Amino acid sequence: MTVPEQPRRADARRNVEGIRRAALDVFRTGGLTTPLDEVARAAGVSKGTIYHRFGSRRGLIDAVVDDLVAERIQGIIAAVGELDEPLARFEEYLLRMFLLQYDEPAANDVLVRALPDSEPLLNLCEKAQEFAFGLLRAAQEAGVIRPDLTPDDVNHLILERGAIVRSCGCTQSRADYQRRLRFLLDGLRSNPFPRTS
Amino acid sequence: MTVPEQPRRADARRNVEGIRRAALDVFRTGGLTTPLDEVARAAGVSKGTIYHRFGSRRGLIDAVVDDLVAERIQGIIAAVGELDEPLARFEEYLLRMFLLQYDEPAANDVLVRALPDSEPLLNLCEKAQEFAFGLLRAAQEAGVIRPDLTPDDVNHLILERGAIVRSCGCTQSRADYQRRLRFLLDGLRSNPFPRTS
DNA sequence: TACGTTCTTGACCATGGAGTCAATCTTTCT
DNA sequence: AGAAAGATTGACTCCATGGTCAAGAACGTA
Repeated sequence: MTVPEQPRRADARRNVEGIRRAALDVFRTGGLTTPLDEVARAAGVSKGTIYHRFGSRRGLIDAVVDDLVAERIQGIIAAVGELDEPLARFEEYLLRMFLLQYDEPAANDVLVRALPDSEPLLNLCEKAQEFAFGLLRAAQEAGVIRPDLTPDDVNHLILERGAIVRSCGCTQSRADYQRRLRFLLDGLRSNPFPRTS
Repeated sequence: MTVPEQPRRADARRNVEGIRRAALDVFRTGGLTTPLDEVARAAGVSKGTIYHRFGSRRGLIDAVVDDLVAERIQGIIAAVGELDEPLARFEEYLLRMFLLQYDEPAANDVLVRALPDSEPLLNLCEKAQEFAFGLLRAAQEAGVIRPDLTPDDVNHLILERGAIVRSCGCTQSRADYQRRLRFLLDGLRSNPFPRTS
């Protein structure tokens, strides 16, 4: 009952849609931990209705997370798939992930798992994770990424970035944020490999 | 009256000392934002007494921050002062700062300024900051640190580290944490400069 | 020892957010 | 239209934290 299937009455169906839309909007700008009262206000509905329709915060998240994040992450995977060079593939993946974290607090919350675990969420994360591990191995086999970087380290990089964006996100411009990402990425390359800058 | 000078009665003096000691202990392990109730419990007094004696959380922080952090930071500055090479000086400073942030949540809170500003605190931060800027310039003039790294970037590195430690500190061992710092520091070096690893 | 002064206490207020539910309103079916 | 099932409401509870204050306890001095 987390995702309500066809409520019987017209007003209920209307509200479910309105709440979904409002949640999309509010979560998009404020992250998935935004107070539900705000979602309720944005939807023109009382908080109780949300709990009635979606059961809990997590139910609501499950109902919108796909629209919110899935296609962004799949977009990243697709974009990286276009590239050929192992180094470019690995770096592009991380760069785009980091930028996604900056751009969408909600996506960040998903990646950081700072919320009640839900199935579609976990699937998404694991899929992205496996993809990243593949990129890492390829880049290391090509000798362009330092061999002492582990898959676990890559996960940590994402988590750390999440923490950073949460607390220092608003204090730096996107341009500065992106420029600083270069420092980080350069530190992951193999020793003698030349840099972009 | 933030730092009570000689309360008149013996029990008051005793309590001030007890509270200071308890705060030192509690803040040390939990950071400067730990609920004052905990400090009160540790000191065996009631919360009201703390407010009475120190006026506010900030008053209490002012009264202990020196013992808590000052000598650690001064120790870092001193240790770095022993070194000769510009690269080693700059990297040692950052490394020690980052480790201090890991080891002492309270020190981290100070560096991140995640609390009511207080005078001794600000002095300390600015002193360390100026010192760091000097190290950066020297290292850049020697050509060992990338020239596009700005003083502002260095500040950000500290702030970001603070956010990381706050939220992912407990999920990684100190050894892993330190190993990963290497990635970061390597990314700050000048292009053709060889790495340690 | 007794009294005035200084201290301490813990119950109290306020804030802000999660989550619940009985009462009330709305839809829909006949 | 009327009634039953379904839906909404908003006031309520609960929890955690920061901070206050009147009343009573402890000190120390005469």
